[in-house]
Amino acid sequence: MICYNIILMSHLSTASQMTSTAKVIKHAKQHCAARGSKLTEKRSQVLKGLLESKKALSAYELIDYCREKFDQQLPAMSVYRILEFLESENLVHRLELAKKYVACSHIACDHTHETPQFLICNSCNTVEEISISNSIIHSLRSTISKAGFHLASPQLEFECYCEACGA
Amino acid sequence: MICYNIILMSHLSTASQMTSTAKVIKHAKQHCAARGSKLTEKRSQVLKGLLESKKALSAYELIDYCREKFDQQLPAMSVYRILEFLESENLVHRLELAKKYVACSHIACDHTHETPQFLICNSCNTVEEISISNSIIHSLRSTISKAGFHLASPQLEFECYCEACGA
DNA sequence: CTGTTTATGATATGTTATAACATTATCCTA
DNA sequence: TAGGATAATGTTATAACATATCATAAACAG
Ligand SMILES: [Zn+2]
Ligand SMILES: [Zn+2]
Ligand SMILES: [Zn+2]
Ligand SMILES: [Zn+2]
Repeated sequence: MICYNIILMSHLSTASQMTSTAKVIKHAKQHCAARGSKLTEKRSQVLKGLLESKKALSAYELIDYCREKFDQQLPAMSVYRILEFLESENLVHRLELAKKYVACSHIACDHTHETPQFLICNSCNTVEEISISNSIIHSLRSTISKAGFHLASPQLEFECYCEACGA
Repeated sequence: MICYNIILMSHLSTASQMTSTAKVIKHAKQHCAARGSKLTEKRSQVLKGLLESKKALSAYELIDYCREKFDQQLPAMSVYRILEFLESENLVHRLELAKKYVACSHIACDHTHETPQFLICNSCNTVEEISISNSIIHSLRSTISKAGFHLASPQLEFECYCEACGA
């Protein structure tokens, strides 16, 4: 699900035995540093939770994850702030529909981030980050604009069922 | 916003001085009766709240409405049940994105209900019920199915801004 | 080392929603 | 019309997600 372009090409790295999560975290740290912000320990714990989960997680599920995995008792408030930070760094997306959070699939790529669209399984919260063709998006925009509205964000979310969960 | 086809044609009715809300309620009552259910007083109070609001309302906003308008103290539980009933009668739609409820725009028409799509203003919760062309929907479905997912419901919701609220 | 900024903590409360069980209203039939 | 079934509503508790506010700690620049 994650686009590993960069990671796979980075085997010259000194830490070739790192897990892919660790590599992404390292990449994200550099990304933040380049933007003048910091991926602190707690921020990277939350990000790890999202990276290692195949489904979207709520803030409270991330609290559980950090408690179980790192013996770290994070208050809800902190997790929300951390998620807000990660989103502002384009490392994480918030899913309005599911009220949950996912790591960006392109977190490790250099290519600029396309406007994301998400398919969210209603039953298991598995999320696929897809890219809808410009022509569909364009027709959609035009229909919407005829009604006197415009999209709040290019991010679209669709309530779906995944293959495993069926109908 | 409401499709008044039937209502406008019904001026032969004995109650020609009724407000349009009252006419819709009357129509809805007949609709329920025809389906063997009943639009009770409380159910129609909740429906009135949605009919008279230009924007989507939460269950708790409807509680306030009924208290202020009808001096009726409805418990949250009842309002949720009533909304569920109204939805099952196709009189009301639940907006997953906004976590709010709207009266169906076609509540007073006889033509069968098309699968609805909604434009929801992020800022003021104004809602427009639109109908997206089959060709767009079809391309969308095919994109989604290529990713191994399928839409949970034909109802789509888009986070927008309305004309008044701008960007 | 001191003041400022940034990150995090603590507590309270708001908002949406459901579970479980109790009570009341309505309606049918004997 | 009594009695029983079904439908509608009430009550209470609690879950899940989220924000407001004020306090403290860590990082860092001068
Ligand atoms: Zn992304
Ligand atoms: Zn699924
Ligand atoms: Zn409708
Ligand atoms: Zn608006």
